Amino acid sequence: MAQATGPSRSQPATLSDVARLAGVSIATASKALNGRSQVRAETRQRVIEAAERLSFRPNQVARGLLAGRTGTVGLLTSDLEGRFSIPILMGAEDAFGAGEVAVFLCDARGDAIREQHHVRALLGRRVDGLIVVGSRTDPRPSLGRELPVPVVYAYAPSEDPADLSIVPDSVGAGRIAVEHLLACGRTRIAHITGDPGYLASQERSEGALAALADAGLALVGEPRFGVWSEGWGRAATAMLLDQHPDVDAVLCGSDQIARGVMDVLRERGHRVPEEVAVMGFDNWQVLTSASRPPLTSVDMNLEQVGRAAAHALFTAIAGAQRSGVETLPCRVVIRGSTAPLS
Amino acid sequence: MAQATGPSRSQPATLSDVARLAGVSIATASKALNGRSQVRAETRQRVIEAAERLSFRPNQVARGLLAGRTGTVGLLTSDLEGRFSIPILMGAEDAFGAGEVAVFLCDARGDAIREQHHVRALLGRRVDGLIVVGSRTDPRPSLGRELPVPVVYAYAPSEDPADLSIVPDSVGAGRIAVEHLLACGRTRIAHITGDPGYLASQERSEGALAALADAGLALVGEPRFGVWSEGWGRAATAMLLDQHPDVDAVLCGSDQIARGVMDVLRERGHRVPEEVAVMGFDNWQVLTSASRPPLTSVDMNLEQVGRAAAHALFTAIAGAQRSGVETLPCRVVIRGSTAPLS
DNA sequence: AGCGTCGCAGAAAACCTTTTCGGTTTTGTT
DNA sequence: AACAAAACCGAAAAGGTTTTCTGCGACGCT
Repeated sequence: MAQATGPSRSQPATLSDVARLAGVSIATASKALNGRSQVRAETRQRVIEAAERLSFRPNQVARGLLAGRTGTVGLLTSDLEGRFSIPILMGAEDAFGAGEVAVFLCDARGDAIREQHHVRALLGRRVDGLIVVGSRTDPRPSLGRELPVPVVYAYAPSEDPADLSIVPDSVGAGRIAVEHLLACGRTRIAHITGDPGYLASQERSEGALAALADAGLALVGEPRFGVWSEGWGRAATAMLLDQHPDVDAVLCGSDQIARGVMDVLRERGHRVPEEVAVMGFDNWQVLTSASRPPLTSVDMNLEQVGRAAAHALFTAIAGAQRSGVETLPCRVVIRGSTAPLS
Repeated sequence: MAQATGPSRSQPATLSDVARLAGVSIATASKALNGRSQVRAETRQRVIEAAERLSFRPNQVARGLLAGRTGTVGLLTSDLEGRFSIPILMGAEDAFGAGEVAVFLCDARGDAIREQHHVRALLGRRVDGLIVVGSRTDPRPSLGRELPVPVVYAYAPSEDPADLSIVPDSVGAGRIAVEHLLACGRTRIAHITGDPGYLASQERSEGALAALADAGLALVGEPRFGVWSEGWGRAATAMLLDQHPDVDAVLCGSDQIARGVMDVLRERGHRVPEEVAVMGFDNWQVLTSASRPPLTSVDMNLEQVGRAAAHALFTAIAGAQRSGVETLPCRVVIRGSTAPLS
């Protein structure tokens, strides 16, 4: 199984190899390949063919050293495991990939020491900028103002207003969720949500209550905070039905909670969506599409957040640094668990 | 909100800055900081203090250019969205992070063209090696033997046996699953699994059948292939109970299927685990811990796969290239859905 | 005193590319 | 044919670091 001899691993061709083969100087070869104008068409052709023959790829390391910009950025996540980082990361990778920028991935695993270590390593590699991705929307400590490269915070905003942060609009998310339920003709809406220590749950509730107030309505009972789990969804629903059997919609703080809610509703014989509409947050595919019926949910557009952060970093690298917290809208994805009251 | 003036963005200190401040030559400064021996202790101290004062970080780009090794690797995933890539990626990132190696993340999104493009870009950046992470365990085309750097395939093995691939032991996974059920005293075991077009489902079944045969038993009915969804789990369970109401265990091809199975079992009044034990595969936390009771599942140790791939790449870069497909064992994580038959 | 040795510091080359600038050839014009 | 202008090519520097090699002073030994 183990064999000592790998493939030949010949060194990649360099520009001077190309120049030698084409019979020109290094300078001319460079100009020919980069489309600079001071090269005769016929010479350029010869160089291009030589480069082709040697399958020459310019050494980006040397180029970076010379230019002072490496065309790389650091993506610093605090928690890869959590499912929120991934779409953001995908969006950022997508936005950069198109622009010929390469992304260093670092996972600090929620540890400030490790984060600091990664920042130093990335700066040593002369990244052109950093994106810091948090695992929740609560503000987090800034990396500091003295960094030699621009930084954009995504999902978790920086505590320092001088930094630029891109976050989903959690208040707006709560608002559009309720507006959708109202549009379905629901008026007796309950709210079961997660850990009150999360800013996300607070803001979503706030938006939901505001939208209800705008419509001259109030929640059925108080918002029920708990934990982000199906178990809590089940327990809270049992209590809710005991106290308010006439509820016609439940707005849940997450898709997990919503699944628990729907399970208990079904077990107790309440039909969804005919009698009770159910909505979740996060639009987590594996949960929304597997539930019965499929779950209407609010999508935070996290890929969009990632793309926007990448774009903002791009312009910051170009010199136009913004600051403050910028929010991006969320969207309702309608599935079978909500429908107009017939 | 937008402000044109960013922070000062002073250029990072260079080695010659340090040398000047310490009153020595660049060469001496380099030697002092790198612990080479040809420097007087007192001089070394002076250089170190100067570096400290300027918060000097050696430019890894320049270092990489000179050394011919950049201390970077490319991590090429075919599908970041899929949940299998992430743990592998975490394991690899973890293994490399400790070794001062930085990871370029590229997501090809299942597109061969994009993959090729990323490979070229990574080679242009002179990565020292590549890890290719697939989204399923079916063999995939090799990147080719002519690459200038070593490559390790993780999860999805390369079709070329000259390449090195690290994959979970799916056959063994099926085997240990059945062995666990047998240890629980179950003898009438059914098998509901996913898409037969996936090698994973075939191999898990194969292992399961082999373990049963070793015990002188056979499956209850044939393996039931379908799709990787809760819906299929529910449908298949309904059929299964109609045909074989005396089943005492169901081995499911994934946690999603298992959840569907358990839902129908509960709805039909079969108690889990007292009457019927249920097992899944993948050990997907959000599903296993939310189900009632919590689901016993086979974990593929994907972080381990990632770490092993990183380690193998490391040794390959050092010159000891292995080849072939190496499998890593899976493990049973026991939760409430399986228990000894009383 | 002369010689070899040792310890320490510095000059310079190397890594690969881009760009500037000077030099040479060609073209066009009279 | 002579000259100006344009077109083309190459030498060299720059970017930051490591390493090798040379040089220099001090020290020990005969």
